[in-house]
Amino acid sequence: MWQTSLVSGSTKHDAAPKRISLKMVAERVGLSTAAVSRVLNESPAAKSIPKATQERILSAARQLNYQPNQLARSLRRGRSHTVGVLVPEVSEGYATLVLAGLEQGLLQAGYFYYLISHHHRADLIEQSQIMLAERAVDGIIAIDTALQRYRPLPTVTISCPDKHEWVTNIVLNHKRAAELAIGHLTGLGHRHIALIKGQAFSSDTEPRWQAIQHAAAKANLKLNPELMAQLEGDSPSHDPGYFAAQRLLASKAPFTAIFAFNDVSAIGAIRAVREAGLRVPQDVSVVGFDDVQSAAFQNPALTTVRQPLRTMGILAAEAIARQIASPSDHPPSRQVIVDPELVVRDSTCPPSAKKPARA
Amino acid sequence: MWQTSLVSGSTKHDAAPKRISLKMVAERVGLSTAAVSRVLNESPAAKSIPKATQERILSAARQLNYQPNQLARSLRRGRSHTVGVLVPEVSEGYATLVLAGLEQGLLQAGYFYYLISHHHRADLIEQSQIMLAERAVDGIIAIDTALQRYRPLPTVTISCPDKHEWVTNIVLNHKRAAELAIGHLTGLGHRHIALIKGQAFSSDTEPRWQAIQHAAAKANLKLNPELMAQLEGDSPSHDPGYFAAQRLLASKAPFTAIFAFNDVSAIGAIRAVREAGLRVPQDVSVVGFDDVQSAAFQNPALTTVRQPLRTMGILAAEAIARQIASPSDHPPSRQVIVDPELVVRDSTCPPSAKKPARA
DNA sequence: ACCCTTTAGGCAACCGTTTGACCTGATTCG
DNA sequence: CGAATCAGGTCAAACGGTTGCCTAAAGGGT
Repeated sequence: MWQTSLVSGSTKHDAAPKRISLKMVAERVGLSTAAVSRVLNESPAAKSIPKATQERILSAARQLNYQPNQLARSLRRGRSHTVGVLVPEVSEGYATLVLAGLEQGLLQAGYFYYLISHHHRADLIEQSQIMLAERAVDGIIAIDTALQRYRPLPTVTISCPDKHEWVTNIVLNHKRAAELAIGHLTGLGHRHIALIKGQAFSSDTEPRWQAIQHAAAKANLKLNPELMAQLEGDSPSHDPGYFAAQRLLASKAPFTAIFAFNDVSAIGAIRAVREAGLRVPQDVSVVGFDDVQSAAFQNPALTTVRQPLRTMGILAAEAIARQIASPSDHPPSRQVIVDPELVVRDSTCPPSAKKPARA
Repeated sequence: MWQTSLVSGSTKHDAAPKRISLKMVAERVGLSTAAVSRVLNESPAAKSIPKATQERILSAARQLNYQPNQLARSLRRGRSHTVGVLVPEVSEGYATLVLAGLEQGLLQAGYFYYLISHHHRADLIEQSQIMLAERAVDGIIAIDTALQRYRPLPTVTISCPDKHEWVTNIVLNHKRAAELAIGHLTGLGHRHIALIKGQAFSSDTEPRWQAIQHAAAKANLKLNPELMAQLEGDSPSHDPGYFAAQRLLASKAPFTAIFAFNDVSAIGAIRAVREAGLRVPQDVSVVGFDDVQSAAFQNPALTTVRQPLRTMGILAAEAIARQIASPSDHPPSRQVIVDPELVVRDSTCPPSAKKPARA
């Protein structure tokens, strides 16, 4: 395989591996560090330096394999070209796709990022914000995070509905999302819809909930309080959805459909439904939320409300780059609203003629 | 969508948000920065400073909300307490769990990390290594990555089987893994086992493949070259597994089981099998690899060879911290071998009495 | 010949911390 | 009594770049 091609990569660690500094390059060409710096940075002040000299400098830098120390540069320039990314945790599902988009956008904009998971612990969030500030990040991107203190740092949030000044928030059109899901289910004929609500710490929980109530009212559907289960525990796994569905099944109220808070919990719920001897979708339809990577490959393939997660990540990256570039001329507070999309697959169908499922 | 507000004329720079520096604290208490620095760092040289003065300093720092500039500190100390993490991409499955472990371990060791996805592109890998070096990371952790050049930087790799000097490699016991899977399937009575091989760029592909051949020979099982499909394309999604299985089904050779390269491709394969009108596991058993978060929640729940991914991440973090702490006294090259574990769920069963499946 | 502009760079002050070396006055030891 | 030690700090040189200002010489116009 590739072992052949890599043989040349061997290094000798005997030679003192002193890093090459600007000064050494300057000495090599017999000029001042100032001149070298200007040339290497293609600073406008280098205009007056003849091409020949510039060549000498560049080739010396190349020969010595000079790599500028970005710490020093950041210190002097007051820009680190680094942002901090706060995320509840890195786990399958929501965060994965947003991060993929963020990464793409940040790379393009020339930023590195520190990734920090806070598991929704307020103390960790605050700690992280402080440490990021100490490390002189140029900005912060927070995903589903209840930020603790707003330093005068450019900030972009994703799915953090609390408005704050000087923060750009990227948020889903919850109203429309709820209407899509509720509309789909009622359109199929479902009247007994169970709901799995998000954990209290999740920023989307409350707005989503409001939107669902609104959409239900609009669809002339009344929600049965017994048909509501909330995700519990902070595990990012499928368990909370599984247990929530079990609680629903254990309640007395009959239902023919479940609208879950996200795909991960929907998948957990499907397992619980099936273990109760019911079929999905014939006995119970299930609608997820997010459209995570594996949603299409579930069995049955998951009907879900897609959030443009990857796009949201890219938008956030672009927004933070813009904010950093011109800290003053962005409006004090902004919402960027993105639209959901219903993806109908195989986990929903009209309710069966028989009487609704129950435990 | 991106309209900028015109009302932003009131750009108020009034509240000069000047960061507090050591010097300002020093001025506040009428001492030198040296004294303040030593006290705040609890340096041994601060021993000779009376408690009362120390208190004055500490309280001034607290009052001013002093936050040391880590850039400056790193520059001076030559330690950035940052490592670079190279990963093919952040996507559901393998990387997610390793990253979770890494994060936990690194946080504990007091390190921040830059996360970079390289999508297996050699140029991006090299670029990234250079940029990380420029940012003065203390070490590099590479996951399933073909590193391009080995700078004299502490390095830990996960699942990168090329041995290199001065690199600690954390790797699965592939031999045992293959034996577990092959043993399980042959134990159930399968003799016609199809294989889905990993992409060529994936570091685990080759060793895994060797191990499987070895295990097959040991189990007195001969592998049919027609029953081999390789994952194609660099998409981290389920598609490659899906298409690979389709190719298997299209071949003439009958089989009763599939051993997939990883869970994600196994899930894709299951869909293809099912679309071909066959049942899993009754007609075709499927064994995955990794035991990713959602494996247990597939339908059917996936039988798989578990890699202790989270643990591998933690081990890597500990190893890099150790290497950074004492660059000299670790062995030139080390392997840390972790053991797999077979997790039997519902996607495997004895082959049916009928003749083996074919397309 | 004089003045002005361009060319070609150098000087040194930063950025914010850390740290080895030093300094001063008081006390202790021999 | 002189030397050594100690308390309680200070000074300034790093770390590695960047950048505003300066200078000296050469060219160019009148």
